Amino acid sequence: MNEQIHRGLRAAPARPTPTLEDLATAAGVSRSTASRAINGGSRVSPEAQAAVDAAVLSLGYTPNRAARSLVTRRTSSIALVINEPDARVMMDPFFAAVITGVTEALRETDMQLVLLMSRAGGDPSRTVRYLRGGHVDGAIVVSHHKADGWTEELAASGLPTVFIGRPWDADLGIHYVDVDSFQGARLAALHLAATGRTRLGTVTGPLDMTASADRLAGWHAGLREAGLPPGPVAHGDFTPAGGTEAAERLLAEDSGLDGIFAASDLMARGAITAVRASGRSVPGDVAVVGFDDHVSAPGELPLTTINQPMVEMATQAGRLLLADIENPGAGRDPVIYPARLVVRASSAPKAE
Amino acid sequence: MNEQIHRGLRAAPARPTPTLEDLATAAGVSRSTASRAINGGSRVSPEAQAAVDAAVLSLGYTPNRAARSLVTRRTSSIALVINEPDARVMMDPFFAAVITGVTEALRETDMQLVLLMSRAGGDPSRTVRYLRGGHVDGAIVVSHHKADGWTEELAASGLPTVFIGRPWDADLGIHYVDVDSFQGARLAALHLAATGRTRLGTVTGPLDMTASADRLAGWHAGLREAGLPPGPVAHGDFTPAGGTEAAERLLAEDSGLDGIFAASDLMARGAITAVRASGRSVPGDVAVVGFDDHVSAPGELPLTTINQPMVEMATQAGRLLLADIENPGAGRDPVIYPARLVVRASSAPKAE
DNA sequence: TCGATATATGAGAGCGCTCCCAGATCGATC
DNA sequence: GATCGATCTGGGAGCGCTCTCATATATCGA
Repeated sequence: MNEQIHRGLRAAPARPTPTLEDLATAAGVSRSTASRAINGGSRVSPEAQAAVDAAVLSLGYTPNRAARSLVTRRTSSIALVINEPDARVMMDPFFAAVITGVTEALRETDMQLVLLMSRAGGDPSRTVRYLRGGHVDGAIVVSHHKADGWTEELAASGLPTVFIGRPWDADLGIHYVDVDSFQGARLAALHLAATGRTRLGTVTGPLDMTASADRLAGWHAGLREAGLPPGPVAHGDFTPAGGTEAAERLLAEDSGLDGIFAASDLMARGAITAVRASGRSVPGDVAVVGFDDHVSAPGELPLTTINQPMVEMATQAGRLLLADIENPGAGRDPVIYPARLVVRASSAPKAE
Repeated sequence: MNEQIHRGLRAAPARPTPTLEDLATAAGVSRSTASRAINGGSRVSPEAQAAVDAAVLSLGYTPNRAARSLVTRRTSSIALVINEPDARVMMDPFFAAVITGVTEALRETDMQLVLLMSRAGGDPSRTVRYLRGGHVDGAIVVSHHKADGWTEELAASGLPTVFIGRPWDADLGIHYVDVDSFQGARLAALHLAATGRTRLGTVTGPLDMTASADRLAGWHAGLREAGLPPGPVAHGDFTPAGGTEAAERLLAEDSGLDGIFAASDLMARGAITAVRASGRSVPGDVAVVGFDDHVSAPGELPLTTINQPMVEMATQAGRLLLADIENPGAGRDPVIYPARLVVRASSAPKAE
């Protein structure tokens, strides 16, 4: 029955796709010459090239990717691995930026982007199997968690891979692109201190991600540098709601808190909500600093934040990956983008 | 040089991928039997099946997709075509919902999602060529514009395709999933009228999209039904900023406006900004109704809106596509989801 | 004019897989 | 006990392409 369907499909294609053989015949050359002409035509006479080019146009020829892939062992596609069990995180502008940036890097290429989302409840090893199975030429991994575990496996498989955000086990020689989270958080602490805030707390991201860990470390380093105590720490999950809850905990821990650094803009927004809900004002009573520098919606309180060039980072990751695919094994240093403090209204000096 | 690289790659794979032949040998059966066992094992003895299963595990065998695809003419991947020149629209939660929903539909399948973004400045026919080139088994098209033009071409190519949002030329028999935009907009108009608003304007989406056109038509129908004049119309682009600008134009046109229907939540948020910036209050002076029913950030004014089950629609589109791939040519009716009015604070009755 | 080199071409093998077909094995039936 | 069907198996062809290799032709110096 199933076979019937298959055969039916095969027997009656709307318009049989021309093969290289057809192309060659139409151009009056051999399959070999046609192939060469298609692939950047080295060792092809101008006449043959022209004939093939014309035939391509008139036949509407497209090379069969599967056949090509079978022999070249290249698939002309890369995977974007998004390892988040919770579908909600797709809402994070971060992913939009990543997709935009990677797409940009692939622009002049014939590479295609395969979206590989770890599905909640799905087989976790499925992703690795797919990646190791030779279905893609490389992978870009975002949102990597400590417990993912397959970092080593991936590194061992030899599949060209670039992480966006430093992976745990970065010492495995894995390529990655990152923002200087430590410095960014440090700058946030110094900035809050410089504006006269003294009782500071932070909302972290999930600590199983290096970005969160680095930001917490940088935050503490900055506080130390400013001569301030570590202050309360609450863990969020990079969502606005998580930011709100965490900020509530912060305020409960120290009711005299006058500054909050959230490890993402989304959480900072949530923190502002919590602060206001508690009857305090931003920045009057509590200054808030975020991390990311998303464009804020009009009407929202302009947010002091740490800028990270997300789209550019993603583009860079794409380029690194392409380079690594082209020339595998070349040691490539991580690309770390500087974090830049952007001062806006949410951290205006205390109005005293 | 390049060949050198290829050969190098081929000569020294980290761990040579086992082929079906290897599998068969390890299992002590023929290639044919191994193949049958892999593919759902009809006409395979339990012993052979078990032997193959064991060999798969011990060898870590994964079928070579290219080879399989070459003969079956199936690629086990579908394209998600996002046809937006402007990268910013990726920020729209709509796309997050689409990706989430489609991923959900593909869950138990071995289908992969290929992201096909039309790139600003890129060759517009590239998308069609790719789709027609047999690189995917089907396509889901979102964000379809009137000028895209390739709807007919796609329909003619016979590639299983499902649109999310009714396409222009829906009479070509193209499958699609949509929300009842007309009814939704009509409900918005009736609701605003019922709460005592009489001077109503609307912010539309780009009118080269059916969703925008339908919502405008439904809006006007609702107004007529309520015995109200058509009122001012301003065109937005589904972004908050566009909503703000459009609302400003609306207020300029009728300074006594007391209700605005925006064709998306994002634009409704922008409209609220504009209303407030003009010194008016929401909903005190002007009621605002959106369309989409996105989750709103905490702290934002709860928005009266038209609910559309986006994730479910995307999942449905995925299922429809899978069905169409499995059993091509079967006429399938469009699936239209009802639009549901969700009343919240932004359209509370006029405080007079 | 003749070899030597460079350049262009086509024949053929084979990538890993599915599927057709023919043969083998086994009970059940006459 | 021979015949039949049902079930299972392996051989072999071939999907469309790239790439090696041998051959054909053009280019040059001697």
